[in-house]
Amino acid sequence: MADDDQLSRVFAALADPTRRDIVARLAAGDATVGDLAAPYDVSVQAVSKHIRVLTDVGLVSQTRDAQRRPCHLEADVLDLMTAWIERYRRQAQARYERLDDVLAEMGEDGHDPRRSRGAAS
Amino acid sequence: MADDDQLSRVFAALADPTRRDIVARLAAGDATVGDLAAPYDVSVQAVSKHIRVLTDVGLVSQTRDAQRRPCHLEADVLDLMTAWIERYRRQAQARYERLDDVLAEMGEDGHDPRRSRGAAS
DNA sequence: CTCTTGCTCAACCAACTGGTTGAGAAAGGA
DNA sequence: TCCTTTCTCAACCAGTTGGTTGAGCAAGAG
Repeated sequence: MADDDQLSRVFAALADPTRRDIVARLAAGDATVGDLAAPYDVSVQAVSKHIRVLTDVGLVSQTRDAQRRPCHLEADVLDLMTAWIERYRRQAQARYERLDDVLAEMGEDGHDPRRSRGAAS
Repeated sequence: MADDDQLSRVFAALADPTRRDIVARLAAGDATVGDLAAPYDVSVQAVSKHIRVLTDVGLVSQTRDAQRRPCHLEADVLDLMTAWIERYRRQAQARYERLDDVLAEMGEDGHDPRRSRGAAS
């Protein structure tokens, strides 16, 4: 379950508003650490740490340009989250849409569907 | 914006593998705290705390059934995350595809050189 | 070479998190 | 009525996190 750990770390990385903002700005184009740090009211070191977290989870990659470290968004990792979220959202929605059928069946014998059964797909 | 804080808390809530698993299981159907706690190797109180976090961010709602507290997945909140993620993933991908266009056009004929690097603000 | 710029590393600190145990509330069953 | 089940609250503890400052490395500029 290395994937599980990866997912946890990506969710945790994006739980911070500063890091989410960094990702949002990198979606518009690559930027150096200094560029990214400029708008925030914290030290450059703090932003550097944020970028470190983002690179650790694979959301951002860094190259070299003289003293500068341009940051680049690796958008593929975002698909990992979307895949997880959409899977269960769809599953829940499908169950919701089947509610009419369930209610109809409950009408005949009062079957109680409390205990969760095996996963669908 | 208040939405920002909500988003941070939902991401943080799903950064925990146990809570993600709870959400996954609730997608298959409602369950009580005891049902949800059963498979895990932690105390019921710990699971109760996890559920508290999920309800605080609006991912889960709880009703009453005698002593039991059936939990229900509120899948709408998941859309909030998907919206955020997809927005920037698409933006990054669009930029990426535009870069391919530029490179392709540069290879065929020297057309309008669009910016491949958008400086952030 | 020295100076400046751009960034990271290291140590430290306050706040938060996920776990524990113990106590207790709420509601049905004996 | 008292007992049992189900769940939450409170206090506490260890580990993590986001911030700070200070030092230091890498590379172009003078």
